[in-house]
Amino acid sequence: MDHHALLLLGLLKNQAQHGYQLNDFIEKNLARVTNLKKATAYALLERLREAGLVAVKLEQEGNRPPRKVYAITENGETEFLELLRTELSSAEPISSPESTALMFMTELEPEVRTQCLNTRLEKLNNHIASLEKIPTHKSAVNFALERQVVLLKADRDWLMGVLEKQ
Amino acid sequence: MDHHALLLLGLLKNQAQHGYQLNDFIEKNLARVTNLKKATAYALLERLREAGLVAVKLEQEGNRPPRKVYAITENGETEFLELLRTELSSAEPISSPESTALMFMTELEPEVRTQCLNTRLEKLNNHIASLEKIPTHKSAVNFALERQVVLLKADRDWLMGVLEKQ
DNA sequence: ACGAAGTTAGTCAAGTGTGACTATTCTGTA
DNA sequence: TACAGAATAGTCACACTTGACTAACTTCGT
Repeated sequence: MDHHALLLLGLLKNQAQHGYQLNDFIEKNLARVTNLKKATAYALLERLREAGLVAVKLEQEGNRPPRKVYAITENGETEFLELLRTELSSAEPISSPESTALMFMTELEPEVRTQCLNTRLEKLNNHIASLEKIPTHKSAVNFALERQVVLLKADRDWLMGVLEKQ
Repeated sequence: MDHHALLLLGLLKNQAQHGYQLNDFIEKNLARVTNLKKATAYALLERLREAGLVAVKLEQEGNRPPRKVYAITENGETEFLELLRTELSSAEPISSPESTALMFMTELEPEVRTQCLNTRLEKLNNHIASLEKIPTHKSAVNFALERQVVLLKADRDWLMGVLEKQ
């Protein structure tokens, strides 16, 4: 949850926004580096409000239904910096979902296994290609994207090694 | 959830076990490649039972309170293989928690940032060292461990690059 | 001028995950 | 032999996440 809070606080630190704007930005620009979903974001914004880290203002524009504009509070800024330092200093073991399957790989018959791994290889390559196509972003989002590419390539290279050795 | 189910089914496929055995094995041997927690495992075992993928038998040993022994069913074996093929073919974007912090790195003052990143670097190195110390396991768990090391090293090398460029 | 499709802005029920807790039995040692 | 601590075997309340849904308004093609 912490990294989700960090993301929302970070985005709000630059500029107060309403929920839709936030979610739209995340979906369109950050989908590759975060997995924060819309419903999760709304729920979390409410929790952040309860905790006094963001303030909500109702805003009416034209005939549209009123919407909630979220702004970071002073406590929110403090918390943001603290979270940022903590998360930036941390090093959690990298992802597990895929590792589980690898542990049982040998239970599949060789041809099936090879086929699965080749599918995986293809997907990895597609991911990498699509990330490298993204124009260099102005902001520090780059760091996250660059790291993604590095990790994906390492994963791919390792996978190719495994495939060769069979 | 799928990869958690895969793990439990995979372990039960080799041998019927009671909850404590499963959790003990996971904690002691697989903590580095999975994040499945005890309470989660028990909850999931119950769901798997409801779904008919595992069967439960009560077993009494000596004076001890009876314990539940879980065994994989035929449906469970089928599901295991299907899950295995699916997960082995998939390639999800790698972990996000850490990426979020990287996106906002530049909001910290340079010295603080450098210090955080150095802390992170140290932790990464410790992780790597502790993984490399593990004696080569007999089973395919190796694949998962090996991949972890590869990814952690890629992460570390990238981080060192970032630190140098500052 | 009007219906379809898209945009805006959410909500909600149901599924998942886990830290903290409980309770019994064994085991070594003083 | 008695008691502290470890091992055994879970349970539970709570928090988090999300797919599916709602509903008002706008725009655009015909």
